[in-house]
Amino acid sequence: MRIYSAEIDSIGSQILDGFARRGITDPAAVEWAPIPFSGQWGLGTSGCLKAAAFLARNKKSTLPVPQQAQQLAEQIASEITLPAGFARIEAIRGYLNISFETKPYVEKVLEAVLSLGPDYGRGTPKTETVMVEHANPNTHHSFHIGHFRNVVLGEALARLTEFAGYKTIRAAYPGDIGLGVVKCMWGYQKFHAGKEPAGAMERGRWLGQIYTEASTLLEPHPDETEAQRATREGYEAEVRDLYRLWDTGDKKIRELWERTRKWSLDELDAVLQELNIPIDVFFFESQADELGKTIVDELIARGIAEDERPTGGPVIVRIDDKLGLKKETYRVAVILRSDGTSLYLTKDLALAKIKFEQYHVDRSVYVVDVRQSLHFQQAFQILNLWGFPQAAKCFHLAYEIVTLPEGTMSSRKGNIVYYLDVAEEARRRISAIIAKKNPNLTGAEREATANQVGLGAMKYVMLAVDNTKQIVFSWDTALSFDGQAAPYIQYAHVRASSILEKTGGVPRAALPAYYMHPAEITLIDWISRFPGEVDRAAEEYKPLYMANYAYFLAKAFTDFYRECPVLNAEAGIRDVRLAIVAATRQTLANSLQLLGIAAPQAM
RNA sequence: GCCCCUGUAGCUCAACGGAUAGAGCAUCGGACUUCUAAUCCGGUGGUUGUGGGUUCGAUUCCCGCCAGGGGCGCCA
Repeated sequence: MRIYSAEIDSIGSQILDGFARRGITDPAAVEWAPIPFSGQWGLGTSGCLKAAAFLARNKKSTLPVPQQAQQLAEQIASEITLPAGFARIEAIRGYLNISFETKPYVEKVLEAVLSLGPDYGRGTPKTETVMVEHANPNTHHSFHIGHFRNVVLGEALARLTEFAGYKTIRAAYPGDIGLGVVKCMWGYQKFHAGKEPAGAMERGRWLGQIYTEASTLLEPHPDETEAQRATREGYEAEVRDLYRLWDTGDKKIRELWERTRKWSLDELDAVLQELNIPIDVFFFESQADELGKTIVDELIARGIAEDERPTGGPVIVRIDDKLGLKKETYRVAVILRSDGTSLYLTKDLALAKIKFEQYHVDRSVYVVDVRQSLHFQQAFQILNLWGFPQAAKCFHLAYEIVTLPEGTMSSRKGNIVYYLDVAEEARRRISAIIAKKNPNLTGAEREATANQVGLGAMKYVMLAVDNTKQIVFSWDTALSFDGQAAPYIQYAHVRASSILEKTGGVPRAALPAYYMHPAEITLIDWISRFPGEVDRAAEEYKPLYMANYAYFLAKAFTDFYRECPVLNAEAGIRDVRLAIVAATRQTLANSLQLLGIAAPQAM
């Protein structure tokens, strides 16, 4: 996919031959990186520095390493036969830099982008299947800004692995049962039975508020009176009864559960649809329950798990012991309660088995917040002990949580920033900006654009910081529209589209010989890096790389846009620049697509 | 006690072990008769928490320490 990859490989092996003739066996491969100075046109390698270090280590050179590297680089440069398309090879400060011939290189890059279009950057098909599990909010809670980070990150990752060539399955795993769910049902039944607001979003939100209300009533207060305590304990007993009824499959309670559960799932559907995030398969805790229990029996039978139920304990796995670790690392995992009911871990083991055996997943990625790190480490280690080779390719993409300036959000406490509120505010603010900047856009057109830009900005905020970093929510940072933000990238796409609209198509003429502006060279350089960035982001599960790339590409285009007139350029140059604009527009569109951010035509 | 993450400009963050650590925000000063100024140009701003180590080369890898956050047998 990389331009000139065969030629670059050939130069690389010539360099290695040069090393071999001098008895240098390290480095064993040549790695190329962009030369970090604008105006330079090509790639550089630090291989000679490594080679010189090798000579020094083996007492085959007495020169200081940088000096030896420079000498070696000069010698090897003189020995290389450059393939067609390369202008020169030179030794600079111990680095070996190769430069492309401008004309054929530019033609190759532009031709690749324009002929492949939406497929520019797509990786060769891989044999492995990746499953990305995300979208795992609990039901009976409303979708908040933390869940937003989860699904935005998960979807961007899925798009990246899919585009990089992996068969990709998007999975959702909402928590549909547990104490929190039962509390909410209790609150509904006791205080709001029979009520039901219209509209999926409104109903989901309302249900979330009932959960908060119920939690508050069930929360002990330090200064509560005797009467208050009695009331609360009465409530607690009712909740326990309700859970027991659910567990025994009580028809009425199951019906209530199904109905309220659906409200939350409808809300989730509505949100995912608005965000353009498709899900291939929904897993539910309830469906993994039974299989989980048989797995526990199997793990006991195979001596991996220990059954402490005879002495009143649970079923456990002493992971550190089984792995022969002296320091406590993975600790003891409880995989079944003493009363025989299943736990989160029980179900995740079952789910992993389903993923491996029914969906033939080779790489299983879990996009779940960082607080569950130990849970996943334990799960993966148990899968490993159990004998699943896929355990080595299970990956917990642990992202840090979204907090408020005053601390953690909590459904229980009700200090939640809801996705819907932020999205509406984003659309409102963007709509006002459009009214000012582009009065030509009106009605449905303005609404659609406000939606694309508003949601795009929100998504970019989540994608442009590393998953290991906390995001402190504030309205101003969450709705940042200036500088390194989605609207900047979208704006570059709009500018490029606008130029193309004013012409009758993009000519694919041969490149005339003209002095290219540094802004043109830098821009084409960024365009050419796209396939490599796709690959890197997918392999390392880092949507951040693509978010950064998209910004730098947009920035390079903005520089070009300022420095290089297109429509008013003289005929030959105009055609080339139109092709550059078209290639940029396409690459920006592809980048935004991978981030799940819309690329508007006007704004 | 043990495990994980974070610490880079006033603030929020980037930076495949490489060449001169970059952006945005904020701040100060400029640019719209121009392919849309949601933009651009310039200035200010750094002992990369700290002390060692490995390396030709460390923000990046290893060890210690400091500070903050998260987690640790029957919640999810």
